[in-house]
Amino acid sequence: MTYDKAWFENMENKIPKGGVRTRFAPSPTGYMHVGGLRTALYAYLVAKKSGGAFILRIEDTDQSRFVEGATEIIKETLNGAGLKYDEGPDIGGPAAPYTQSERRELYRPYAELLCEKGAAYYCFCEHKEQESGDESGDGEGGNFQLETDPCRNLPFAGSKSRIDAGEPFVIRMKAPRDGATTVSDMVFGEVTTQNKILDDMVLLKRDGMPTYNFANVIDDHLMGITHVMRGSEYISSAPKYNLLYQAFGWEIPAYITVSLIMRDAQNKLSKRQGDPTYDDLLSQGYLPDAVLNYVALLGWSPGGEQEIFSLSEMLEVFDVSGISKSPATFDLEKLNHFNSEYIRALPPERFAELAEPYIRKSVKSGGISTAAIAQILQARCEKLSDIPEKVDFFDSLPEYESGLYVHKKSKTDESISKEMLSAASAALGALGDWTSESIHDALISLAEKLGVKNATLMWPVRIAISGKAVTPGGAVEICWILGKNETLSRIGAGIAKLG
RNA sequence: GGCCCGUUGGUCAAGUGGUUAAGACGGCGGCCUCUCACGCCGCAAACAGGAGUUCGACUCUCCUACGGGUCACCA
Repeated sequence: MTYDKAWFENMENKIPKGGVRTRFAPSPTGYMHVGGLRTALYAYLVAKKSGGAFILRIEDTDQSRFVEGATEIIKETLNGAGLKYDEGPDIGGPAAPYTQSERRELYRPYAELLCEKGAAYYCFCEHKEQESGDESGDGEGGNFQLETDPCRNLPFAGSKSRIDAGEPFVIRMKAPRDGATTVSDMVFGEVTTQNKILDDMVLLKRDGMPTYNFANVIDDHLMGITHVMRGSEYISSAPKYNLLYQAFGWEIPAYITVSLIMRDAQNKLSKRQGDPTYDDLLSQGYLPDAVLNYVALLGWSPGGEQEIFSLSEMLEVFDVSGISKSPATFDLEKLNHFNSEYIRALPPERFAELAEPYIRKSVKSGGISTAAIAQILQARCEKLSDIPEKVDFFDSLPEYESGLYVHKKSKTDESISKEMLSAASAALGALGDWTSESIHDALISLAEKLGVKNATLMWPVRIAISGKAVTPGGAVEICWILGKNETLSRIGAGIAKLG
């Protein structure tokens, strides 16, 4: 491949210009980290806040990591979370293609351009496959030694002929040995690094594919990205990116580096350690909006006291200055809280829709209205997945101990309960209309007539019809949902048990 | 280990030299009440440590400790 000035000029001319452009650039691993979702959200907010463009780019330069269907998961996540991208693999755009493997032929010319400029070089050193084998410490994957590397100062022309002869090579950046590089980051401020500690990172791999770091710089530039957000694991690479931009003579984008999300003080959130991914959370019955809202607040604070934000409200208040440098620990308890807030805020019909499949996991009987059950559930669950266990008594009365009828606060014991059940059975049996109002009125007036507090009557009835000490909803609602026949039959069984 | 970054209650966090150091989750107690939940009221709980600078430090500087990140032909 030869250096062609016109080709580069053409590439430059195609770069989209004007306005803020941000990108979410995940690698297709087959799942979405909550940290990734947060990065995507921030990138979206930064772009949309100023009417700019939000771009999805797939970073699949590691062919060995290809996961079937992984890009679909990413697209679905973004769409499901409401983070609509303006340009991306499936919808195209001015900087297409948006999948790095489809851009592979773009990277080599740029790497070679750097070689010609003397900012990079061909390296023919043997390399050892890097595999997990030895973990910590000084294993070293490869025999590259910057200080003694024979390729670093190879004359350009000589290298060329070796390549033409078919010798395998990589292209490495030639990091300066003196001076310092200062990176300016909107979150971390100015960070200066001594160039001598920088290594000659590989730009183009032996297979001709670019490394993540190189592809990132090329694509961010070619796609006209103005604000680059990424996790703090990349901050130590930032000086190398700057050096690359400088070598090309390109403008350096604004960096917005966000800190990590931790599982606890010493470990970051990781799927491998069993921490839930975004997809896991959804399948556990968390609502996308709730997760998004919670995650937004991990490492970012709007400043005020409001915590519940819709996406459009976030757009109003979001500001990079509220992003924190220190890592945040992911707290499921707090997510639970957000989720229950969101569940309670749902229109009842919508909640019924979402709850239905979970209710059906334990309530198979067709005669029972899942909408009615949903009604008593809405204020009582943190996540959808805790529904089945709460409503398992509707289908059939569970086995229970008569000891459940003893409840001090309600002033009942087994013998009082038996009396109450008999009275309730008669009163309910006489009822014509079976509505929650009629049931309610019947039982309340019965308690009054008997001269007992409501609880003394309600407790045994609820126990008899549910067989559980704790139920969603009270005696009245459960009677109503169960229907007259089933209610009377369960109360009868209760009386028999106490007999 | 080198380099970089961080450190306010258990957790998320506000705070930007002078505050009774917010608020939320969780915890605890209470109210409401036909159980539970919701809702409401209240309580406990924090500036990592040490030197400076200053009339005055959570806020500025330095050191220490602890934690994290990074040092791949992975991203």
